[in-house]
Amino acid sequence: MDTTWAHDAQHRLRQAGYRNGPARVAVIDLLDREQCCVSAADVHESLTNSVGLASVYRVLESLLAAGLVRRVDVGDGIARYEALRESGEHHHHLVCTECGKVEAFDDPALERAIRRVEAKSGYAVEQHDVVLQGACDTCKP
Amino acid sequence: MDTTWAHDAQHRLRQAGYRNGPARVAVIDLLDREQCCVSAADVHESLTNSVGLASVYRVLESLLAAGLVRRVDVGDGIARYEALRESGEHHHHLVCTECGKVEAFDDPALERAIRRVEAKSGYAVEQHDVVLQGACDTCKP
DNA sequence: ACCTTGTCGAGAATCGTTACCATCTAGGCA
DNA sequence: TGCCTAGATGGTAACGATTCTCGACAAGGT
Repeated sequence: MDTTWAHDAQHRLRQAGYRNGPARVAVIDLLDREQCCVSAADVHESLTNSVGLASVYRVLESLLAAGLVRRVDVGDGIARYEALRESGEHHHHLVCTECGKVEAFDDPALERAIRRVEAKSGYAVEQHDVVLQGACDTCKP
Repeated sequence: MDTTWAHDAQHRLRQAGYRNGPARVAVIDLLDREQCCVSAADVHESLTNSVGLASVYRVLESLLAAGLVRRVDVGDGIARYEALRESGEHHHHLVCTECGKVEAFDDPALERAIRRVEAKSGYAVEQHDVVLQGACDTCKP
């Protein structure tokens, strides 16, 4: 349930008609190593001189289309991505309005409440996001 | 609690040292008439030839700083804004991944669950957002 | 090994948003 | 009322994130 995500992602993309070039492998490996969300610029910076920025966006887009990755937008105009692992568990984000730090949290009761809303909504909900914004512990006055 | 928001907003901004020019009044009036979130482009389009795009952004920013308006980001890279009314009630958003439609919903149980998470978080949470994404009733296969 | 077709990366283009600047005006004051 | 000045206005340029373009390249089936 750790390094298997990278293999699984490559496999699923190949089945979807994609090939596995070096850029795709590098981006998938990096995402597998990360535990929380990273921006396209983060990925590009981590892979400097080996993967072009355009390729980073391309790979992220194909992973998104295949449902292997989740796009998280915390309101600062930068899209972040994180691996969507088999286990089904996922977390949400706390954003500090002062220093911009992004932290993860999860809460089973919150998930249950959201699932009830989804059922009532009439939508075929594929994804949900919760973002809490405020001053973090160290930035509080 | 309906058209009073516009008056209240103008009053609060004047107290904060702002003046009431025609652009500010026009944008505030428009936001008061809307019940859900609108983008800066929406506002500018509705006020064509009367308010410049730069002024729309400026007014929205001052309203945001004064806590009179809420910024909503549903993940399509476009910031939307909606009036933050006295009543304190607020809603969240359902986004159709097919047609891009944005709908509002509210759910007291969800609010309670979120408030419990906020209390546990250690953050001084000022705002929270929930976005559900999926195919809407008419876009479902 | 060959050939087709998807992939690669660099730079150009696009889009939403913000900064700049010259002009105009709200609103306090005489 | 008319003057005056700090703030407001709106067109345009600048900016950063993302997407498009395109010629060169290589994966992988044959």
